[in-house]
Amino acid sequence: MTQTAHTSTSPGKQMLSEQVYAHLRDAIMRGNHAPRDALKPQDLAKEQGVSLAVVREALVRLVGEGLADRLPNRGFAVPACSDRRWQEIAEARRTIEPVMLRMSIERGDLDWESRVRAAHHRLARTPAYAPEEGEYYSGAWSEAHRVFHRTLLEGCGNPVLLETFDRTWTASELARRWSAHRVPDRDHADEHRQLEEAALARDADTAAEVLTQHLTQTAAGLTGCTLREPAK
Amino acid sequence: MTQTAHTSTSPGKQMLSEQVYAHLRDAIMRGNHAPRDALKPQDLAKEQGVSLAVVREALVRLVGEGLADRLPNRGFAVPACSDRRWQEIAEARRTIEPVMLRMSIERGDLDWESRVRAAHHRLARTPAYAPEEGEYYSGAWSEAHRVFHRTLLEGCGNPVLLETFDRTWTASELARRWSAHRVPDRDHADEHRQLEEAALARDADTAAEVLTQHLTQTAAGLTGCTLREPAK
DNA sequence: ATAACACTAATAATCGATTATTCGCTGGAT
DNA sequence: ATCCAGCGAATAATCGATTATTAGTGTTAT
Repeated sequence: MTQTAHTSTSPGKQMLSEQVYAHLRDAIMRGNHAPRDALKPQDLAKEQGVSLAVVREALVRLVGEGLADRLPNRGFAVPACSDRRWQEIAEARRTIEPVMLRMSIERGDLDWESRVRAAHHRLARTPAYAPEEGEYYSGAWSEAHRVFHRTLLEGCGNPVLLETFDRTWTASELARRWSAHRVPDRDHADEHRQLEEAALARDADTAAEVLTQHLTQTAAGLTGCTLREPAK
Repeated sequence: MTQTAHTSTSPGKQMLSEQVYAHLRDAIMRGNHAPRDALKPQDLAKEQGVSLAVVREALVRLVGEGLADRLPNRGFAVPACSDRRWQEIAEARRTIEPVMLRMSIERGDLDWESRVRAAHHRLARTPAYAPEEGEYYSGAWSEAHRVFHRTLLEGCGNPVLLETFDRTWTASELARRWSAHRVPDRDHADEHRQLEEAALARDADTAAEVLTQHLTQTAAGLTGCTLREPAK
């Protein structure tokens, strides 16, 4: 009854597992499930009207991306929050992204410059908080934020490095989602403006320094969210 | 009949899908299947005496690691060889690994030093080619090579960065597997000796420089293996 | 009273079969 | 002779049901 989605709302026809995967990923990233919560295939399958196999495939993919944990013979779960791991992710970003940014500034062409301008414009004009959308950053802002940072690095022209960025960004965002406080006195907008400015001025030293500071401050904002690590 | 592997040869009891995954991964890394070859679930399932589901799970995991391609509604295949992608992988390694090596040299403790010595000793004493094992590098040497490079970087103490290393190393090894020629005049042993020496002397500049050269030469050795990209 | 054991309920892992899609082939029309 | 339509086999994707493992609960022996 559900396998023929091509007749209903969905315009294109992708695989069932792809839809379920996207839905689950979004749910986890939006924080709909609490960390360490069990992801029961049966519930999810019934919930979305599909078979166990497709849910299972989606979960396996999520595990591969670090968006779910697998406990052998005990099923799947939302990844646990570990302060240490978040700091490691932040350090990895501080290690890699400034180097990528230097490559980007050295190699980026006119098209890159234009896309950086466009991405920054969108980010600057998007409100960070949406009143109706809960207490965290709005979905639109999060996406604009990601696109801005990614665009800055895209000038390097290396898809492998950009895949690495995507992975660490995702992990980083998952951490941010469960961050307790949001450091209200932080001026993201100015940091981003400085980044754009230095990048377009081809000032690699300044840009790398600003990015490092940006990432360091983000990591600092995450410390203290020692929620749910109750020994077990 | 096959689900109770705990009674037969296998000592521990892991999931079926884990064994199948490991077997398939090894087969691909060993080059048992040609690039662009179809990986048919039915054949693999019958071949290993398991159901389609477990093969499917293994293949999905492989795709997540870049060790298999997925063609929607057309199944799975061994990843195609693209010269450009290999150069991108090599550049990514040149971008990230020297920075990691610097961190490692700065932070590595006595245990790290000891493990570096051990890994280099094993690598230096392992023959690169095994007559009976085909025309390529021997399995034992490949593993010792990987362990040496990884151990060098493990001093950084950051698991996230090391995961990144693992991914790019795997991709790089897959490329090496299909490399046409093996640059016979290359002296790996000396490069590795220099690396060990500089690292243990805590000479970060020299070590990073040697590593960059090492990776550059490896990449150069891969150019020209433009096999099998027959338009399509 | 506590600790070890047995039993039961829940669910993870696996399987065999069904449905849907694609590829190759035959045959006819231009 | 070449190109397009329709048929048929192969196989990818999905499903429903079966088997095996785990966690929880209650019981009994010390």
